[in-house]
Amino acid sequence: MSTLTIGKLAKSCDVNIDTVRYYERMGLLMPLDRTASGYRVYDPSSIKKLKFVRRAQSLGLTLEEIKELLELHHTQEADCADVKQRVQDKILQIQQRMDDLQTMKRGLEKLASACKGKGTRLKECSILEYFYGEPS
Amino acid sequence: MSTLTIGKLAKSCDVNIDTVRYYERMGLLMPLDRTASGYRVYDPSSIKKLKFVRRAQSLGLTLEEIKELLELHHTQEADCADVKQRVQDKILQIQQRMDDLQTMKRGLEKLASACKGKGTRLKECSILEYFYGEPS
DNA sequence: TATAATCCTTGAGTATAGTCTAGAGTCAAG
DNA sequence: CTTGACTCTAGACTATACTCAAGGATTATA
Repeated sequence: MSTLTIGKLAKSCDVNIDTVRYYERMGLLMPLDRTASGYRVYDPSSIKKLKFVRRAQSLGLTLEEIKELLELHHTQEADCADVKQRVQDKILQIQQRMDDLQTMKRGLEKLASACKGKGTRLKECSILEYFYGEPS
Repeated sequence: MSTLTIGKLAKSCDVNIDTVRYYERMGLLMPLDRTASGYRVYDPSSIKKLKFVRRAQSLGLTLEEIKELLELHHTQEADCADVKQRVQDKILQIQQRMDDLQTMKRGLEKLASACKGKGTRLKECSILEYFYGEPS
């Protein structure tokens, strides 16, 4: 199986090389191994993981939360029920975020439909009126 | 119409008073006025705005992005078409976030359904396998 | 009318998430 | 076998988003 240097990994995910080292310090992305001279060695699954980290960050998750997500896995049957519980908690959190985004999107859609284009005269309004209901 | 001091505003939104002043410095939440002695005066709509800021932050938006959202409004008909365009751009961004969250949620749901509870023996797996497809 | 609570400003300190630099070692191509 | 690209560590620096402290003024309450 092929391996990667830190530079190749960073480049393939369009991430700063120091950021990869930083994630390692934070416990998110450990290299598979080190060469005799101390170079980090990664396997291709690190690309998947690194991309996951970036994607999750863009969704507003902190590195701490992402670390928790990545640690949700089972290595033995003993903690399977426990993993399931934590996964379900995460699902609820994510659903909550989606609901909030949906509310915000609806507010924006109402704002957009109030924009009739050039020539329309509207009283001052903003997303807030549409987000929270009655215009103030 | 009733007004609020900064302390009341902060408390009603469960936000640190210094955070409210910080948002003002960042141009997000300006007081309606100042008293003769320099105290900030807010009207009740500031509560709405401040809560919106916190909610948007929890969705991963930066203060800069939130500021842009709050500035999406029309005061004159002249820029109505322009506002509409920017609102529609924001809607697309939000939809993208929702789609990513949906993908993540589905990954977690598959992970949860692989957890049969105590007594199940599974090979090592994590959200990554479910998030990106084929288990590695 | 004390005195406690609240407000003001300025400026420093903290946490998170990087990003960059310096100085030195390692690896790959010509 | 050198030269350039790459890697290492340690530590300093940056941006964002707060949070706190100091020192002083103002306002509300017992």
